[in-house]
Amino acid sequence: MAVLTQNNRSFSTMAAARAGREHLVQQALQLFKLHGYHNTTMADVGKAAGLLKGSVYYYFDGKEQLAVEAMRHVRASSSKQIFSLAYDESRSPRERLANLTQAVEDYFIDSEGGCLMGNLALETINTLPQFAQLIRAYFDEWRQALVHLLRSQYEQDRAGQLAQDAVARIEGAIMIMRIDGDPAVLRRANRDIATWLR
Amino acid sequence: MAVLTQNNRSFSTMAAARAGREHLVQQALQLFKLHGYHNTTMADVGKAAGLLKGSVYYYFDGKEQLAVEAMRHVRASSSKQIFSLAYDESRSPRERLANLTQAVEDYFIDSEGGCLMGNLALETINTLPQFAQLIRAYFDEWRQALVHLLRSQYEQDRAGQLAQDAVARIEGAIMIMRIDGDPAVLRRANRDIATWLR
Amino acid sequence: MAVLTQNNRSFSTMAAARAGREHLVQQALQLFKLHGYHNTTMADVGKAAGLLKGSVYYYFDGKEQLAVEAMRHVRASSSKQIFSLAYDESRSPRERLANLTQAVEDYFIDSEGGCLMGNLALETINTLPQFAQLIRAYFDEWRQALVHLLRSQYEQDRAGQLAQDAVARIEGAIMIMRIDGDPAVLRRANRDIATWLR
Amino acid sequence: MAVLTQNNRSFSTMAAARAGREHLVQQALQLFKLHGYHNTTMADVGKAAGLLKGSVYYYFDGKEQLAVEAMRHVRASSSKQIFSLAYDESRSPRERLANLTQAVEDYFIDSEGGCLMGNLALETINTLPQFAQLIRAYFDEWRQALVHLLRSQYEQDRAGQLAQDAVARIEGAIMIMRIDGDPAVLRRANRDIATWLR
DNA sequence: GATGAATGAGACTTCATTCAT
DNA sequence: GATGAATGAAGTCTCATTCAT
Repeated sequence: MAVLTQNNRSFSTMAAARAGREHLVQQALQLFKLHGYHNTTMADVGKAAGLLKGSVYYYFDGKEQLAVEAMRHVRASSSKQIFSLAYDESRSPRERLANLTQAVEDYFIDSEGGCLMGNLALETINTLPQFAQLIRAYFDEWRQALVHLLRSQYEQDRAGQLAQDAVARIEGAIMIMRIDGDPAVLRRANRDIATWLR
Repeated sequence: MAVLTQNNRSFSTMAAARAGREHLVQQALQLFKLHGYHNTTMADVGKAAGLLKGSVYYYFDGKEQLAVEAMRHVRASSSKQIFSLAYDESRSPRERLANLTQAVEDYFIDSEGGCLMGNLALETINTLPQFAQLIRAYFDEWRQALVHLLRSQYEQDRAGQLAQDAVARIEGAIMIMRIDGDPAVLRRANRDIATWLR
Repeated sequence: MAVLTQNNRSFSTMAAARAGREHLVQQALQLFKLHGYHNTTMADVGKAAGLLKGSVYYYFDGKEQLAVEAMRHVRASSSKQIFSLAYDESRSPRERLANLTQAVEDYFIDSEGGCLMGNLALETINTLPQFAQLIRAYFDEWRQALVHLLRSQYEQDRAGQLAQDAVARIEGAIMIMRIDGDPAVLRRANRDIATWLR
Repeated sequence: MAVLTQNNRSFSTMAAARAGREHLVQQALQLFKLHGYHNTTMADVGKAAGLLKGSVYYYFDGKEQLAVEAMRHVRASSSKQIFSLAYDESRSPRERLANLTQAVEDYFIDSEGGCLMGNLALETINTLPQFAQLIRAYFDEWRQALVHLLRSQYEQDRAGQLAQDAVARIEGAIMIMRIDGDPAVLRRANRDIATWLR
């Protein structure tokens, strides 16, 4: 009945497995974001996904891999939902920048725990260099999306600086927002950035 | 030889004791900043100070207290070296702002590990609420120093917003600086902020 | 082969699990009784059960819980093997009292380490009040069993006093027996008590 | 001025030292009785005597010696205040027994923590055999005092049994008194024993 | 006499990981 | 797929003890 693949697992099984895996990644993502990498246990992740600690190892080699996949997940969804808006050639750069900043705002204002990438960056950059490249790639992609837009009005170097500044401002705003519990800083940052294109 | 004080401890002993405690706080500060709170062990702190792990407990009740004292240390030294510059009434607000941003830049550019307060904020704000008030107090003091200056030119509300934005920009810049290893973002942020007073 | 239950655990697995837990409780009981609460380590308990110290925490939240379960075990087995004899309505109160005292004697004479409840009482009553209620409940149940019998011949108050005295005598006798290594005191105490009903 | 002894310490110094030592023994006695041997720290003892932990080692070789001296102190004061009453040849045995039981009652009813010897017996008899002989000697002396009185009316063996039973009853009563917080059991035990001589 | 400082063993506990079932 | 069981390393913390001053 079920079509078997070369791995001797049926499609439906694979789908379930993929769902289980994906679910775990999402729970891990939330937990790492909220409680940090070192303060999140495999048991926490399993429990959040309705599994026991040992079961997590069916899907993942270990905690590091789980974090890596959580970061990949964040990057993929950010690419798709946010950064891609920079390349929507049907709209003006200014419009696209407005959309992008709005998307950033929506994404982070409701994100309990702030920005996974920023959090993990500060927590692990000196001790888990394996994570650094993923973190850098994420911020690079974000920056490049902004550069792509800012180039319509600024020369390359300046566009690069502004993009970098924009990312920094937003990450800083997210930090302050978490500390103060007030999203106004983040809103102002995005509003400002949106004005950088006339 | 040793001059005895009313506490029956010689100056040299007191100095040594204070030095031992103070030394530990400084080592802990560095380690928490570089490796994070959960990824720094009491043994690490002891070793960095030339002691065994058990000896750290002679000076501190536990790891939390050590972190609290590290945060207090950061606050005290920032107050004295940085925030106080905002209240040097012998200079113009603009000059003072320039001094303050320069001090911030000097302080953080050479600070391996970035900003202890920011790092601990992101790592612990959802799990160690005891730390939150110290973190908030630190950023408040920073903000107030900036407000004090910006009030010379802006109305209260706007000054408050700008101060908040300045802090956020700098913290964000520190994060990006750590990730990219390039202090330019932090320099630009400070330069920008310095222009907010004419 | 293994019959699965609704909990998706085979009988043999369940039995093993229960056995593991139960085994630990019994080892802990012996060790607490012999060496005291504070002088028994989790490593001791684990080793006695053929496990490593960390494994004990798979079954129990901590040392206190282990002690609580050991006390519950003692209470349950005493209820079943000893105190219940007081309520065997097929025999005369006098016969039942004889049976009960005999059971007490058998139980404690071969019990290396004496009476867990009495030992823990003296060791922890001023420092671990969590244990006190379990200890009191144990002695209450014992006393009530005796009251139930003594009421056949004594009025309520006197029965209560005698029951209390009986328990005290036996606990005192167990103490002296441990110190002197001679079970005669305990035998005499039980013999005396058995004569309280004609 | 101060007369020096061969130890190069003046009499007044020796007196102070002896006072310091004695004070420590008394504090240790209280703490061991209340909290048990393993649950009393050298720091606790020092603090109770107004000293720091390290200073206790000026007077004692270690914790065991402190316990030994506490036990010796209990024995000495019991000998003098209680057991000696059995040998007051100016009174009848019956009177002496009454006095002795009354002294026992007074001694233990106000003694927070019960009986040091009984407590230490149950806590350490299987793990610190060094203590056992002191504990046995204490109970032996008590028993012998009783035997001395009971011999006026009972033959040697019976007197020995009764003495043993009396000690056991009182120790059991002290235990129950601590658990229940009601001194009535101890009072009844002593009253009963006092009737053993006509 | 007394203290501050340090030690090191060992306690309780957590946790990532493994593995048979 | 998932679990229960077990591990062992490591982490926080305690404490008896030592010793220079």
